[in-house]
This record gives sequence, structure tokens and C-alpha cells, in this order.
Amino acid sequence: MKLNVTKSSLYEHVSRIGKALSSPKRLELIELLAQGEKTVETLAQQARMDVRLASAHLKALREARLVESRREGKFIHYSLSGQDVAELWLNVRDVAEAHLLELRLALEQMSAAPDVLSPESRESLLAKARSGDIVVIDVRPEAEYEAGHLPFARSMPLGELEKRLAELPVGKAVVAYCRGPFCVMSDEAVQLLKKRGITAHKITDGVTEWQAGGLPIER
Amino acid sequence: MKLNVTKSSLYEHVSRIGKALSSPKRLELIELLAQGEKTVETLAQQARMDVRLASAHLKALREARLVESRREGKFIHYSLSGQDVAELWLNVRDVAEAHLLELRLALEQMSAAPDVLSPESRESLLAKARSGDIVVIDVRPEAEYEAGHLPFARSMPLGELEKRLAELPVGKAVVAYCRGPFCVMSDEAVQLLKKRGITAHKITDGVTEWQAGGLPIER
DNA sequence: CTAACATTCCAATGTTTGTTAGAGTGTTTC
DNA sequence: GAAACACTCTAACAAACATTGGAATGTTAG
Repeated sequence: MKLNVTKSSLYEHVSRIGKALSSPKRLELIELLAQGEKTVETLAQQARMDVRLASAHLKALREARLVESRREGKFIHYSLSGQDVAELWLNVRDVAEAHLLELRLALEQMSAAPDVLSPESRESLLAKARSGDIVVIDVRPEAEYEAGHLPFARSMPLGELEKRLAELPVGKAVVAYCRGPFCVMSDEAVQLLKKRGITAHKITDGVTEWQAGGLPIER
Repeated sequence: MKLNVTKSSLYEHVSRIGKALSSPKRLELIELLAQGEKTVETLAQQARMDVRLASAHLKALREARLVESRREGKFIHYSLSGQDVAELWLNVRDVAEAHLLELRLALEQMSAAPDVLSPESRESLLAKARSGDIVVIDVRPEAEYEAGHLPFARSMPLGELEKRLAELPVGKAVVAYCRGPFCVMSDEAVQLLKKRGITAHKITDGVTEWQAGGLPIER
């Protein structure tokens, strides 16, 4: 029998948010939810964890009011309870990257192999995409593309990429993106494309980073 | 016997930052450190906790690279390891305030009594302070004032306020501030001033909020 | 109604964390 | 050198947490 003592100092309240951010699994769920609303099953599958565990973590996130749920028939759809939550995730990630050497090393090692497009300005990328100079592909699952994607990007989920290579205009450089710097799907896409002789690069920005930078998102 | 397995997924690294933010005591220490570097003893005293406990929490914060320490003779001075850490704290606090009803209620209740200056723009406050239209007082301990304060503010620590009332120009409205919305020192200052018949208001901004808003800080 | 399914709840496990007590380091002052 | 001081480390315990197995809930489809 637990008593509801609510040791409610102001810091206590804020620490509930901190607690929600203190588990790697929950952070992964937040990043996935930043790509659009999802069911528990989808989340569990994409984060490779047991459904029960995902449910438990989602409960914790819901209690910290970072996520909301919506029932639709058999399924319960979870989503972040605001754009500010996605931006908080970016903020925590940036601070971690700035101060934790280990993380910076791990990230460098990860994206050392495939071509990362030099961080030219987001606007210049946008301009090239608009003019048709380059082809921007979104290699995330289609549902995430539907929930919001970069302007002028076309959906080309990693799993289908190989079969759908013919859809890509010949001779044009391809720029791939996925969920953000922690996501390896764009790396794999670039590898595959280069193997087929297609000029390909990746950008580490995902939709969340793009949006947080004040740039437009299409739907 | 613990093995140093370092389950180093990327999320694992970021969660170290989250863990550091998951304890109310640590958050309080972060807020205090945002006011300027401090020794363990000062921190323990201001946060009303045992020195040993403060030391333990500081160790955790240091391991998450959110704070740094610097030895100077007998004393070890702790400080945030970057402005970004202070801004992360603001970000977490803002998200908590936006999504946790309980916190918003607690805050409203807290600042219901004393006069909160209507959130007129920071610039207009600055202008009035510059022109001498109002007197801005910083009621934090003097050391924190020294480490950085609002432009045109004069130091008037809460503990000395009563003795030093004569220093205030007569007939002018006083605006008090302290560490931020969680800090009650400005509330107490306003109460005391009003009791003496002095027109007094508070602003909830502290130096950190002011600075994060892109406004200048004096030193 | 029942069956199938998505999701959550409950209970039990081992692990991590917060806290305090007491001892130990390193630095200054005499 | 010794004493005083600021701070940290070790050990210990209770509380909180993550994870898994098994059962329960609520919904749709028949």
C-alpha cells in the first residue's frame, strides 16, 4: 500500500521530466515518436523490445506528460504531447554530444564510412532540391514520411530501395535522410546506392532537426 | 565485482544526461550553479542538504559532464560546464511547466501574493531602468551578483535589505529579481518593501532567463 | 455470445540509486 | 612537524527501477 505523499517541491516536479529522459529505451521511444504517432506494437518492433516493456516505458512517459495516447479501434496510438518535447530531446542530445567525448567518438565512427554531405546550409540544400538539381529521398518507413517530410523529398523506404531504384532519375545526385544523426538507415541507403554506381550522400538532419531549425515541413 | 561492460548505445550516452536531471536535488544544484561558481559548502548550505550528499550529487553531475570543478587553495569551486547546460535546465523546466499541471498550479499559488510585474517586454524594463524611471535590485547573495547581473541593477541581498532601505531613492518604484521563477527571495523582498510603503514589484526572470533571451549581462 | 487481438496490469526478480555514518585525502596555517 | 579545514571515499541499507512471465482488460469480428 503506497501512500500518495507527493513530496511536491518545484524541483520534484521538474525531475519527473528528467526521470523520463533517464532511460535509453525511453529516449529511443521519444525519437521514434518524434517521427509521427505510432502504436505500441510498432514502437516495440522498431526499438526491438518486448511489447510489455515498451508499454511500461510508455506508461512512464505518459505519466510525465511527455506523450499522449489516442484509441482508435483495437489500436492505441501514441504521440509526443508537443513539439516542445521533440525539441527537448534535441536539446538533451546536443548537450550530450557537446560534453560527452564518448558520444562524439561513437558518432564520428558511425558516419565515417558513408558520405556525409558537408553541412552546407539547409537553405542551399532546399534550393537545389527545388530546382531539381538533386533528388532528396526519405528512407524511413512510409508511415513516417506521411506524417511529415522534407520539402521536395520523395518516399523511398530503405526496405524497398533496391527494388525501386528505377524510379530514380538517372545522372542526378541523390541525398538521403532518415530520423536524424542516431539513425543508420540513410547510411545504409547511401552504401547501397553507391554500390549501384549512383552518386549518393546523406544528411544527418531528420525532420525534427529541420523543423527545429525553423524550416518548413510538408505533409 | 562489477564488470565495466559499457553498454554503449548512442541512447545510453544521452541517458546519462537525463539521469543527471532526474533528481530534484541535482536540479537545485544546477540552478544554484547557474548563478555562478560555488564551493561544495556554499551549495550544501543554500540547498539545505548535507555536505556529503551535495558532494555525492556533484560527483554524479561531474560524471555526466554537466559541471566542472576547479581547485583554489582549500576550496573546490564547481561551475556548470557551459552556458548550454543552463539553457538545458531552462528547457526542461519550461517543458515541465507546459505539461505538468501540478507544477503550474504550484507556481501560480506561490507568486499569487506578491506583485508580479506584468510580463511587459524585457526591453521596456531595460529602458526604464536605464532612464532611472525604476530601481532594479538584485536580492541574491552578493557573490551571485558579482558573477553576473542584470544591467543597471544594484545588489541588495535579501538578508541586508531591511538595514539598507535608506539606500533606495525615495519615491521610485522598485523592481526585484532573484534566481528565477523557482526562487522566493524576490517575493520576500517585495513583501518587505511594501510593508514599508515602497512601491515594489518582482519579475520572475533571473539572470539565466535574461541571458537565454539574448539580453546583455553585466559583470 | 465466443474467438482473436492489442494492450495493460500484477507479481517477482535482480540492479541501481539516494542517503547517512565514519574514515580518509589533500591543503593551508601555525 | 601538527592542527584545522574542505572535501571525497567506502560501506551499508532501504527505496526505486527495469525486466520478464503470466494473467486480465477492452475492442473488433464473427
